[in-house]
Amino acid sequence: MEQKLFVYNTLTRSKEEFKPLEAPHVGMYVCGPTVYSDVHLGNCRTFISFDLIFRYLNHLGYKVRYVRNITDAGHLEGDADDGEDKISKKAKLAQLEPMEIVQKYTVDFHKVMEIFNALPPSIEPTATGHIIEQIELVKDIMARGLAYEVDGSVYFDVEKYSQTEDYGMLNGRKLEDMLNNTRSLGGQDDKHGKLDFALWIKAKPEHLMQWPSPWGMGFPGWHLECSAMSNKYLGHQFDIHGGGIDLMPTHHTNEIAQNIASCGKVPANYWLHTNMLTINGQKMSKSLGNSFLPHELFLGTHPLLKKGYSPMVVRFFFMQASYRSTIDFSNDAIEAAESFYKKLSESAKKLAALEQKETTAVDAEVDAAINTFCDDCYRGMNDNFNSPKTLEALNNLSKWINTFTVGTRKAGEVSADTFARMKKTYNDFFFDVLGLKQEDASGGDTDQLLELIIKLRNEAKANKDYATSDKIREGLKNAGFQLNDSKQGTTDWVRI
RNA sequence: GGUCGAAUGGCCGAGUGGCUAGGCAGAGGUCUGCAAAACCUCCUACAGCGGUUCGAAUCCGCUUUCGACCUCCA
Repeated sequence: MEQKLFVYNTLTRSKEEFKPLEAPHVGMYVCGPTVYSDVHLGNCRTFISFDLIFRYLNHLGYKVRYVRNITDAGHLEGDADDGEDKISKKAKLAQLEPMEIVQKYTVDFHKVMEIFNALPPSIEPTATGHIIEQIELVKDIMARGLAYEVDGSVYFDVEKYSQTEDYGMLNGRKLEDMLNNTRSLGGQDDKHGKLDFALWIKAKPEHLMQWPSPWGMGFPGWHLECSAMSNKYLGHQFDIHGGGIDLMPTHHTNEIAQNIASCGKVPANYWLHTNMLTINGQKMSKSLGNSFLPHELFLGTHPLLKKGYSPMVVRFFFMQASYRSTIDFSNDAIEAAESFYKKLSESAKKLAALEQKETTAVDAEVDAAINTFCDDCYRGMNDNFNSPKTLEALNNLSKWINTFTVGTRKAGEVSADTFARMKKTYNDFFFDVLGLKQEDASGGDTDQLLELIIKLRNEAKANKDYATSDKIREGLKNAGFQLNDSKQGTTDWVRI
C-alpha cells in the first residue's frame, strides 16, 4: 500500500504530509535531558515517544540521523538568569566535580533508556563539548546586532528581533501579550527588555563550570546549545525538531530566534511535541514532587503504586495513548495495559510457532480481513504515529493468530502470501516499530525444570490422578507460573 | 490575571459532520476431568445549555470543571 505519513506540526498547528528535505535522509533533533538528577517517568515518556517515531521512520526505510543532546551545563536553577547552573549547584552540594554528576546521571539515563528498549540516538552531543560552537553562534548573533553585552553577559534582544521577525511563530503568542504577561522577576536589571534571554552568562569566581570567551569567563545559556548542536550535526535546516511540550513556549521559541538571528533560517520544518504524563490529573514534575523514578515503578516501591510494573508494560502503557495526549497515570490504567500487553505478547510467541500445515481452500473473507488488519497497522502509524490505532490492528491480528493456534480455523485458510505477510507485519510492528520485547522468556534451567514438572503432571493427568495434577498446577501458580492446557494435549506456561 | 488546550461508557483511550474503534473490568456461552488460555455474544458513551445542519461526540457561541505555559522541568 502507499505510504503517506502525516505528522502534526506545532508550527502550523495542523497535520501535514511528511516530506523530508532530502529523502531518504531525515534529520531529527530532540531535546534531551539535563543530567543533574535521575530521569523521572515523565522524561521517559517523551524519549520513548521519540523512540517510537525514530523506529517507525527507520521502518519506512528512511535513513534517520537522530540527534539527542545531553545538557551538562548552562541549565539554570531558579528564575531567569540570576540562578545557578543546575549541575554546578548539585556538584557543590554533593562535593563532587560537576563532571562526576554529569557522568553519573548520564550513565543512569542510558541504562533506563536501554531497559525501556529505546534505541540510542545516532549522535548524543553534550553542551560542554560544544562551547566553541556556542561562542561562535553568539558572535554571529551579535554581528547581526541582535544581541548585546552587559558586564560579561550577552543577552538576546527580543524586541529588536521582533521588528523584523515573528518571535512567537511557534508558541502562537503576540509579542505585546508576552510583554504584558511576563511576571516581574528580580535580578534582571542587566537586560534591556523583559523577554530578553541570556546567550552567555558571566560566571562568578566560585562558579565551578566556566570557560573563557570574548566576554570573559562564563558559561552558555541553556537555549544556545540546541541551536549550536543542531546546526553542527544537521545543518541550518533539517526535518524534525522534537521535545516535550513544556519546552515549546520558551525553550524552542528562543531556539528558533537564535537560529534565525544567526543564519536567517527556521531550523526545522516539523516541530513535534510530546504531551505530559500526569498523575492524579497533574503534571508529573520534579519540582512538584509527584514524580516517580523508573525503578520505583518497576519495583512498586512508590506509595502511589499498588505493585510493580515491568518496563515493557510501562512502555506499552505509553503506546496505548497517542504521544500528543496527556496520559494520566493510575494503577487501574496500567493494569489494563499490562493485561493487553501480555495478550499481544503471547500472540507473538504463538505466531512464532504457527505454520500452515494443512492445505485447505482459501477463505477469501478471512484472507481479506487479515490483509486489512495489516494495512491498519500502517494506517495507524501513518496518522501522526497513532500507536493506539496500530495496537487495535495488532489486536485484530492477534485474534486470528490465536484462532489458528487453537485450531478452530486452519492457517491454511489464507494464502501463503497473506500468512507470510501477517507474520512479518505482526513481528515488524510489535518488536521493531513499537519496540516491545517479550519479558517472560526464561533461562535454560527454568525451562528444563518446568518441562520436567509439566511432564510429571501430564502423566498424573493421563492416570486420571487429578488430585496430583491439580496440586502441581496450583503449586506452580503460587510460584508464578500459569499452566495452560491445550486441546492437543500439550501444556504451555506463562509467567504471571 | 493573560494565553493556549482539554472534558468520551465502571476504568483507560481512539475518533473531526452520517458507516456509532479498541483494550481492561463485568455478564453469558463454547472448549476443558476441573481450571486457565483462547474464541463468540452482551454491556452503545461523548460535561451542561443554546445554535448551524436533512444529520454533530465531531462545527459555532456561552457556561462549568480541569490542565499547561507565562518561573527550572520532557
